[in-house]
Amino acid sequence: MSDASRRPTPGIADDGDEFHFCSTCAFSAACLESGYDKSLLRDLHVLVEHIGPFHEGEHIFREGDPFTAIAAVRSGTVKTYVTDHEGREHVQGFFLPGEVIGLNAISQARYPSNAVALDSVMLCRFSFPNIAALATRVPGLQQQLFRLLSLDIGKAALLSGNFSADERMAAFLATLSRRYAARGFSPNRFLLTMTRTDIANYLRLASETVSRVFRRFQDDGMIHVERREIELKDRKRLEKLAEDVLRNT
Amino acid sequence: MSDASRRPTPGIADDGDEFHFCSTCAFSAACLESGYDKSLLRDLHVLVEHIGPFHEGEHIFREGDPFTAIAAVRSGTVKTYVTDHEGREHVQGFFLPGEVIGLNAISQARYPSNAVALDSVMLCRFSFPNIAALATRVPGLQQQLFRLLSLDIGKAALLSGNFSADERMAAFLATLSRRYAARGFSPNRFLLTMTRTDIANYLRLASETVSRVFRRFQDDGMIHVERREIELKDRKRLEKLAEDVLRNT
DNA sequence: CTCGAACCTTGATCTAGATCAGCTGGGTTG
DNA sequence: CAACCCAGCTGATCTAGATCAAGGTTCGAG
Repeated sequence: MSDASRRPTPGIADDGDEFHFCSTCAFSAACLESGYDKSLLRDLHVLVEHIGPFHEGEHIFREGDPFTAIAAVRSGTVKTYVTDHEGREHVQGFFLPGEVIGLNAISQARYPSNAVALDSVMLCRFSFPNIAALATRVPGLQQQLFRLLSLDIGKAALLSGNFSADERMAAFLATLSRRYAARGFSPNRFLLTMTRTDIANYLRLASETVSRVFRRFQDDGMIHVERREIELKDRKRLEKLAEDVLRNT
Repeated sequence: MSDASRRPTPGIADDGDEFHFCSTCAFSAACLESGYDKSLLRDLHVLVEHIGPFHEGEHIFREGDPFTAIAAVRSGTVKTYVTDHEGREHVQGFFLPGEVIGLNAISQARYPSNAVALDSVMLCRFSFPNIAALATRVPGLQQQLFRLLSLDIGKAALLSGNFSADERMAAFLATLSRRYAARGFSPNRFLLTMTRTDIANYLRLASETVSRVFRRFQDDGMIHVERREIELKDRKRLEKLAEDVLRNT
């Protein structure tokens, strides 16, 4: 958190022995474990740029913007989406702390979707050309990038399956739970930072259906929802419902 | 095609000046344009292994198999799919010549799905550890791998949108057309190498719906289908129908 | 050649989930 | 404080596409 308040000057590296590197960033581990030397660290430091806060509703990038950087979420939630020419919004993903946005922009050199902050968002920004160049020297980093990219293919494939509203809602809650847990938050109680409509547009449902499934899950004693607060009261059963959707996660 | 019949001995490199490298492989361009020297070529040659033919219905890998290699399709069509525990088959993709399978296996070190040949299939197999290692020395190759991975994220996202049966069918035909065209085949006439049921499981439809949409598209004069042969008679209109689905392709 | 099996088509009916409509309650504005 | 707004909830109705049922066609095996 001390890191978060520190807005570094991009391009200027620390020279001291003690090196401040963003602890939430998905890359730090890969880099640090590579037996780093001084020069490597300087490269890294030039590479990373802490940006934000973005406030609720503020856009981080927009569809068509030239792609220059990927970013790891440090805090808050980011939603990515596109709007088709009939005005329907298609939500592609929600990104929690520790997760990386912008990976799908590499192939086109443009961001293929919009990214908007759902609450107050802090980011770690990585110039992509630079991190790619660095990756040629740090195999662990290259490996990590491949892993992240591959992971996102799998994530996208989840949604594409042919599942019922119940299965998809259960899977949505179960992954949120897992992802929060992985970051040290409670897996049983968390805040839904997105609206029902966002969830609906993500899961290809109507927002009314999201409401109804929430209600039904609650009447069944699986969850307790109140406004944006949710408690998972029977994670076992949720995971069971979701297992076909999440088979490879 | 002369390449196809040539089953190279893996691990043994040519020494002659003239170097046989698979022309359909997605990596050849990246490697060749990198101002290759002798030693690089030897590495490449060790790396690549031409395998096949796989016959219709033969599996190339199965869900859970340890991941060792990615593969570029040289000829034929590969279908990837998973089966959930209610027996429903979820088709994740069809891979035409020039396209690469196995990229989504990197993150788990296991193939997350099954891959089966839909007709007679020849492959170019690349040991992943080796190609990744080579990529640290050949930036163009690393770039190409990133691009391919990123592309697949986008592809997977297509399916996940909330679109009508017509839109998805049109998008399916339009991408097939584009992909065949990119490989020098006719964009207007090609063979559907997959069954109606495969298409249905890919597009989250019932096979009956696939039949009916084909029929309707044909009655509208947009296509002509007969068994597995299809002719696109009004690609403009198809693309128009598909544009929301394909916005970023 | 017949037989059988897989694939495909077409029609009739059903249903999960969308759409439409109205209401509620908390939060913000003036 | 009232007035309003927007997210969310719930009930009533509608519909795209699934499911069920019944042929038809192609093709390989015997």
